[in-house]
Amino acid sequence: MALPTAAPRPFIQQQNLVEQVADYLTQAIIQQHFLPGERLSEVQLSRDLGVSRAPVREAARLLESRGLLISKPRRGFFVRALNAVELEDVFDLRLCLERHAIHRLAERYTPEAQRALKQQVEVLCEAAAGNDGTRRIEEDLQFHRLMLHYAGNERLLRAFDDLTHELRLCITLITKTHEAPDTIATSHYKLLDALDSGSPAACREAIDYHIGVARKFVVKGVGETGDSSDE
Amino acid sequence: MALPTAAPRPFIQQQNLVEQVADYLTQAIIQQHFLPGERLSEVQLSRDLGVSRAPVREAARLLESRGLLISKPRRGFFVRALNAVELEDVFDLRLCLERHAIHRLAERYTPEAQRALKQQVEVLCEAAAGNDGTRRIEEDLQFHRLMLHYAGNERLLRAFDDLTHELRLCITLITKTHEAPDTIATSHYKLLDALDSGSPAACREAIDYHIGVARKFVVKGVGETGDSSDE
DNA sequence: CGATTGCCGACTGTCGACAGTTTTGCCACA
DNA sequence: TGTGGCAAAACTGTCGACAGTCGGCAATCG
Repeated sequence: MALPTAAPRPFIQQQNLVEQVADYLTQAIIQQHFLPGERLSEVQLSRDLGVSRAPVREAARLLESRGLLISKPRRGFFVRALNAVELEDVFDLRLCLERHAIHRLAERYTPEAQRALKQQVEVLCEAAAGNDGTRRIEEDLQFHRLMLHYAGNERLLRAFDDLTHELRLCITLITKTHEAPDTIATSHYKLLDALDSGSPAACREAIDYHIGVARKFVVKGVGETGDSSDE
Repeated sequence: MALPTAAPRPFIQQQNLVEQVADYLTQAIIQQHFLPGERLSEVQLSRDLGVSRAPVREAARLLESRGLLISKPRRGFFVRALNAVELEDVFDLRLCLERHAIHRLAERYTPEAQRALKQQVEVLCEAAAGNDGTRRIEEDLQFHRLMLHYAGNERLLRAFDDLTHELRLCITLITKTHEAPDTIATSHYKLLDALDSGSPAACREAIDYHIGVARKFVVKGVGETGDSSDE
């Protein structure tokens, strides 16, 4: 079984303009080069990137389906801005997906899965020790991707990936929540311990706590900035 | 709170070629005018529909994001074919979403929600009495949409809608499973009873049974036809 | 002085065209 | 008869262009 990666791509980067533009836009949005609510001009983007408008439009539609952009007819594309309610919904859905996943995973917990998850926690801890907040988030998400992956439902994993794209919209908020590296480590080891125990109740408790902490931090953050996607 | 509809649209129907093409393609796929695995030619479609290739491409990308089409680079778009495993995954995710939804709904079960759901069951029963299998499925899905809607998490509803698009891929399979109208009625009334009781355990049992029945029928059907999306 | 209306610029929606690639059909050859 | 290769056809990816539409600004009217 092939391990999932955050951005699976072919070995030789073919000249696929749509994907390249989509990657560029995604990175630009995550790094807040385009602010929430900001309008993206197709002509300007195509000028800046040196391509025509067609790939830009298709990439924008792709990002729209991922919830990073919103299109308004005859007005163009806008960077999505999550308000507090939408963010609560995102975390509620994440809880829904991960509860199910950890339950499924506990039913089929293989040594391979155990090994992979443990290794990823170590990678995550290493990342958490450094200063790159974005990398810490990505390694954290990758741990959860692995959980979903070994849960054995590809469709569930896709739903999770769709959700994480929206989570990345407020990645700067998350990176600001400096948790101590050992806190992160213990928080994830609790998940592994619950899986080792094989108890559904323990798994549920662990994942509820885990996501509850993340949710609390982020929702508090968005409440402070007063982010909103209202018209 | 506005009721959700399958296709909420503004009062004045704008001429939006992309959406029109997307609707056409969706219907054509659901009605099996395009068979699973079949290749869709952009030029042929644009000729048939009397539009240029640009709207066709964008509509196809939209349907790809909904899981109805699959694009292969430099090869074009193909109608997605779900194999048995993928279909199992779809129903597993549906179970995940609806368990969560009915749980959330039980926490905030308003008389308005109760009334709307009860009314929809009546509409469904009426549809089940008729001969239009597709309409029966749509009314059934609409009942579940209402559940998700009143559960109060828009993002959860979106995930469900994404999933139902894939469910429609094998709608002909589902329509073939002629359940008796009163079976359908009692099956849905059990959900309402569970919600009335307010017991999480009863809700979970009801939804598990409900989706389990649907899953059994469809997975059995796909096993018989030997549908597959392998190369 | 404030509200309304008409105009202007910019932009999106859509189109036809070209280049490179994949598929198909055919023919030569074993 | 089966197979390999070559050429033509068809198709996708990308591009630039045109028309209709939207938002903003200014001139006009009350």
